[in-house]
Amino acid sequence: MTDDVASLTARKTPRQARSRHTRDAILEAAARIITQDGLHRLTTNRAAELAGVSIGSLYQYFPGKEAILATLIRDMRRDMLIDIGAGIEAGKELDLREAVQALVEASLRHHFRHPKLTEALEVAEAELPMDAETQALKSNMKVLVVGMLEARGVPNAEQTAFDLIAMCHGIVHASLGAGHDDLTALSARLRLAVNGYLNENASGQDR
Amino acid sequence: MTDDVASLTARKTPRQARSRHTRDAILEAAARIITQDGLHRLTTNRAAELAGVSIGSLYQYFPGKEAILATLIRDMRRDMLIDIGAGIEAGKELDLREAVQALVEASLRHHFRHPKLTEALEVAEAELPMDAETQALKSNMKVLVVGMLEARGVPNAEQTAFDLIAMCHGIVHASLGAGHDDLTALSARLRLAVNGYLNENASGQDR
DNA sequence: ATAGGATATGAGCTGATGCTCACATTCACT
DNA sequence: AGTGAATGTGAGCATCAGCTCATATCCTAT
Repeated sequence: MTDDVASLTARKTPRQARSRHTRDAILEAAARIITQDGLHRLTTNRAAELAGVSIGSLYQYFPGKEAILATLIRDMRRDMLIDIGAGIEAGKELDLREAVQALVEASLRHHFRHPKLTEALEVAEAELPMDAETQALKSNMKVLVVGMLEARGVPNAEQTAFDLIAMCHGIVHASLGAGHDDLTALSARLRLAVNGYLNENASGQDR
Repeated sequence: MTDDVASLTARKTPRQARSRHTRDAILEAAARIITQDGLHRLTTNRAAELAGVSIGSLYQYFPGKEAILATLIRDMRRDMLIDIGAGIEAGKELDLREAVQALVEASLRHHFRHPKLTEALEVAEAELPMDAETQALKSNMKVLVVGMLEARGVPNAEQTAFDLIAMCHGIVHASLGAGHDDLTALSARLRLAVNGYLNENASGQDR
């Protein structure tokens, strides 16, 4: 198997404007296919066709289908890191609960920009080897969140961050799957879950 | 597209012992492929080969690949309903928190019997139309859980059940993905999350 | 023992998918 | 205008997945 990261990185870097346009068109087409028809409907031929580009051009910029996915994932993680950073920045003067809520809302907004695409890419990510940049991006996010918790004296910050993220993710995922897309209601329920966990966590610490 | 439930139900019901064995061998082979190599590596040819059965036999019992998946999903949901029932039964004399914990542990045990397979089937389920029995099984589970909460005076039982399940699911999923497989530790963290949510939920009700 | 249904076989068809390559076009630069 | 590099093209190959069907074998019941 070609479980190699080399097969996930771009083949050629665009030097002219038109080639950048070609590359972008391919990525956009791929994203659209995933959003509208699902991950398993993404094929190189379809992506090239929808992008209005020949299949040969696609293979100039991507060594294969997985590389396209890896690029989309990387782009998503980049956006996400920005959103997370903004969320932490927004809550930097606030106390624990409000700061966490600001963070939750920031990531909610991120997720809701392209719900289907984001979910699909997360599934894909689990089955693909991760390139260095994506790994770094995720690591940075973790550092940001853990740091935010630690700065507010949360015990067991690593574990707490992990669980809070996983919990929220679970609720958001299930809600989207069930067709609930009321962002405000969702946000309120996440607050419930998050505050509850933080309270329990703190009271466990006291004893 | 053949988004029809008919294409998910068995083609022929075994009447002799050897045919039942054939059918079971196919299902076991499919489960093994999914567990070891992942969902996308499941093909009808491979399943037949691993089952030690000809491809023609496979198509005597299943109209297609999706039908195999649907059967595995149905079987899993059947087991799950049994486990959920047992969990509720185990906690029937206990108060809210202990009863919920008993339920959580029952489903944890279920999940941990075949972690990879269970996760993969849940992914598959999201992309397949659901046959009547699977739908009924899931509905029954919901009734059980909601009933258990209502019997203990939990407000907003539907929503609460939904969120608790989604939260736990999220944490379990993330933990498995990260390679954590310490059932005891996981159980403790789920208790934290669940109790926290229940506390918040109750205090919100008071006001 | 035998007839007829149940079960099993696997060569091979159909179409889709990933991908290559020889060739054509466009661009940047002189 | 001319040249080489960058970019674009798409016919078509190899592979593989899903699936059928003509044929063979086995089982049950009389």
